[in-house]
Amino acid sequence: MSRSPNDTRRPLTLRDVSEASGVSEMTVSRVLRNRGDVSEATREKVLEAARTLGYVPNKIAGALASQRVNLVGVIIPSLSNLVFPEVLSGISAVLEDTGLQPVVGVTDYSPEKEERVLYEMLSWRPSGVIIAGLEHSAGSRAMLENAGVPVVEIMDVDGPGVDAVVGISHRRAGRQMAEAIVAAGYRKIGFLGTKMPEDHRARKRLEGFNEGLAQAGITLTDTEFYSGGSALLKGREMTEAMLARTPDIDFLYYSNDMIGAGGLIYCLEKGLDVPGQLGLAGFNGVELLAGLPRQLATMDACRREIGSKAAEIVAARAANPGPGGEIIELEPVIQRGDTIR
Amino acid sequence: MSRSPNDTRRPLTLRDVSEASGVSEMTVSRVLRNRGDVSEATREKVLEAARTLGYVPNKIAGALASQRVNLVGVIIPSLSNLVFPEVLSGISAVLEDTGLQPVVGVTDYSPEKEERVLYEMLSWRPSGVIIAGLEHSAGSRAMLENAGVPVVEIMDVDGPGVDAVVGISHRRAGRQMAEAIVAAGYRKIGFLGTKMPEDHRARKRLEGFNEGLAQAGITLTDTEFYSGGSALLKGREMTEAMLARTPDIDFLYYSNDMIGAGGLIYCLEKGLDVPGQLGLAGFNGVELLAGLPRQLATMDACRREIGSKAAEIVAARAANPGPGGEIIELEPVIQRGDTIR
DNA sequence: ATGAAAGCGCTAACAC
DNA sequence: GTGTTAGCGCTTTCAT
Repeated sequence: MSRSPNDTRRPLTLRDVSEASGVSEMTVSRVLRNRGDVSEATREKVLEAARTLGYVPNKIAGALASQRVNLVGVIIPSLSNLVFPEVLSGISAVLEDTGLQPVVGVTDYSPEKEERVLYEMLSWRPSGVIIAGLEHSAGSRAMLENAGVPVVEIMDVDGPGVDAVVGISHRRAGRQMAEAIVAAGYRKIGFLGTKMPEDHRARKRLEGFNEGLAQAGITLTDTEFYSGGSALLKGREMTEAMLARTPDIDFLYYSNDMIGAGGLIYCLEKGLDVPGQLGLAGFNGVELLAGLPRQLATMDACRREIGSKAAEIVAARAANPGPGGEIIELEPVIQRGDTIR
Repeated sequence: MSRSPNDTRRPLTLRDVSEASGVSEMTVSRVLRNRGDVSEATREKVLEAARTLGYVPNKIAGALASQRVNLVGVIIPSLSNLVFPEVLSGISAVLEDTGLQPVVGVTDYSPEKEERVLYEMLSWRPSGVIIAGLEHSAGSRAMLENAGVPVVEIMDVDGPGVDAVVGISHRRAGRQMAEAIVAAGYRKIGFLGTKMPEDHRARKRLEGFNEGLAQAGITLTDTEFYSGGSALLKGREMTEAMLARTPDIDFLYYSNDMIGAGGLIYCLEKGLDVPGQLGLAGFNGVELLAGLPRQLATMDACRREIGSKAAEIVAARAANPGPGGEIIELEPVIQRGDTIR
C-alpha cells in the first residue's frame, strides 16, 4: 500500500484537508458535518481531499468545541447474563437512527465498580445515562443527580428513581407467579435462586413470591441458593439436592430461566411427572427455552422493550430537554408453558 | 437533597475547584491526576473542595490537551453469541489494571456496519483497536492501516493481518475434528451450520472439515443451514429434518455448540443411540454444555485467552510502542465428551 | 512546590 | 456561500 504525502505518522487534522482542497477549515468542517450551505463544487473538492488523505475527524476536539457528545452511557451488571445483551440490543436499535451511540460499562453487580464506571462515563460528558437498577451507592446517586443529563434507571420500578425509570415490578411478578402456582393446586413449594445480595431484582421477586404465598397461607417449604458456575448445571444440581432433601415437594420456582432449564432437563431425564407431580417455573422468558423438549413456565421480563423505551427517553430529551422523571412500568405476562398443570 | 452553591446547571470545571480551594487550576489538576509534587496540605484542600462540589473531570478537554485517550476500541460481530462476551471479559480483566478502558462496538456481521463503527471509534482517537476477524472492507482496512495505534485482529489466524493477530486456526480445527470423527469409524457425515457468508470463521471450519474428510476419501453426506431464531430450537429442527431426509447418517457436525446442544437434546428425547449409532459434535466449548445430560463433543475456542492476549498486546504497546505485527496462534483442544464413540 | 502562558483540533458566532 | 475570530477545559512546558 503506497503512502500518501503525509508520511509522518502525525494524525491528520482539518487543516490538512483544508490545505489539500484549498478551502478554509471552517468550510471543510461544514462539509464533513453536512451543516450550513456549501456549494456542490466545494463540497466535492473537500470530500475528495478528505477521502484520499484518509482523514478521520477528531471527535474529541469537536466535542470540546461544540459541547456536544453523541454518546449515551449504558451501565449494566453483566454481559454473560443473556438478559442484558437483549436490553442492549433494544437500546442500540433505537439509538441507531438518532446519531447517538451507546457506550457500555459493566459493574459485575458491584456498587463500587458501578461508581467507578459511572464516574468514568460522566467524565466523557455523555448525552445521557441508562443504568440498571434503582439501588446505587450514595456517591453514584449524587453523580446521577448532578450529571445534568437525562438519567434512565431500567429493569425495576419498585422504588424511587433519580430521574426517569423504565422497568417492571419484580415484586409484583413474584406475587403473580405465586398466585398462579397456588391456583394450580401446588402446595409444597421450593425456591431455587442465586446467592447474590446485590441482585436486588431477584430479591424483590422472592419477596413478592413469599407475599403471594402468604396470602394463601403458605410458606416456602425449601430453598436452595447457588453462586457462580454454569447456570444450567447449577440448576440440575440444586434440583437434585432439593428433591433428595424434600422428596414430597410439588413445585420448584427458579429465580431465572437458565437454572430452571437445568432443572427441567434433570426432571425429564429422571422421568419425573412434570407438571403432574412436580411443577416448574422460571423467570425471564429467554429464547433458549424454545429449544427444550418441554416449555418451561416463565414470565417475560420485557427486556428488549425496556431497552428501547429507555433509549427513546434519552433520545427525546437529548433533542429537546424536558422536565424528566418519566416512569414507565411494563407488564410482564406469565407464559404457562408445559410445566404448570 | 440540598443544592450546592453552584445551582446553575453548568457543569463544574477545574476553575470552580480552583476557586473553592484557593489553589491554582494547575495544582488542582496535578492533585486530581496524582502527578508531580504537591504538598499534603494543598492536596487535602483540593480533594476536599472537589468532593464537596461533586466535581467530575472533563476527559474531553483532558484528552485534547494531553493527546492521550485511555480508550481501547473493541469491535465484535455480536453480543448474543455467547462467545464474544467471554472474549470481552478476557479483555476487561487485563485492561482493568492498566488504566485503559474497553469500548465495545457491534457490527452484526455486516462489513458496512463494521466500517461505520470503526470510523466512529477512530474518531475518538483510542489507544488501540481490537477487532474480530481478518476480513474487512477495503475502507476498514485502510483505516486500520492508518490508525497510527496498535491494532489486534482476533479469533482467527487463517490469513494475513493488518498488525497483530491473536486467534486459532479454524481451518485446522475443522480438519482435526474431521480426523477424530473418521478415526472413530463414522462414515456418513452431515454438517449443520449457519447460513452466514459473513461468518468467515464458520466457513473456514467447514472448509477444513471437508479437507479432513477428503483425506480419508469421504465427502459430506448431507448439509443443512439455518439463519436467525433460537439456536437451540434450530438445532432441534435441523437435526429432525436431516435425520428424516438421510436416515442412515451416522454423524452430525454442528458449526456451534448451541445448535449442537439442540440436536443432542432432540436425539436423547427420541431415544437414539448416541454415540453408538449416531455421533455428534459442536464447536466452541461453551459453559452451557456442562448442564446437559450428556456431554457434547466440542472444541474449546480459547475465547477468554484470546481476549486477554489481545489486551496484553494493546496495553504493552500503549505503554511503550514497539514494531507490532505479533502473531499468536492458540491451540484449541478436542473435548470428546460422550457423543463420539 | 506552585503558577502563568500557550495551545490541543475543532465549532459557534459573526462578518463579508 | 465562505472566511475570521475566539474559545471550549484541560495539560504541557517553562518559570519561579
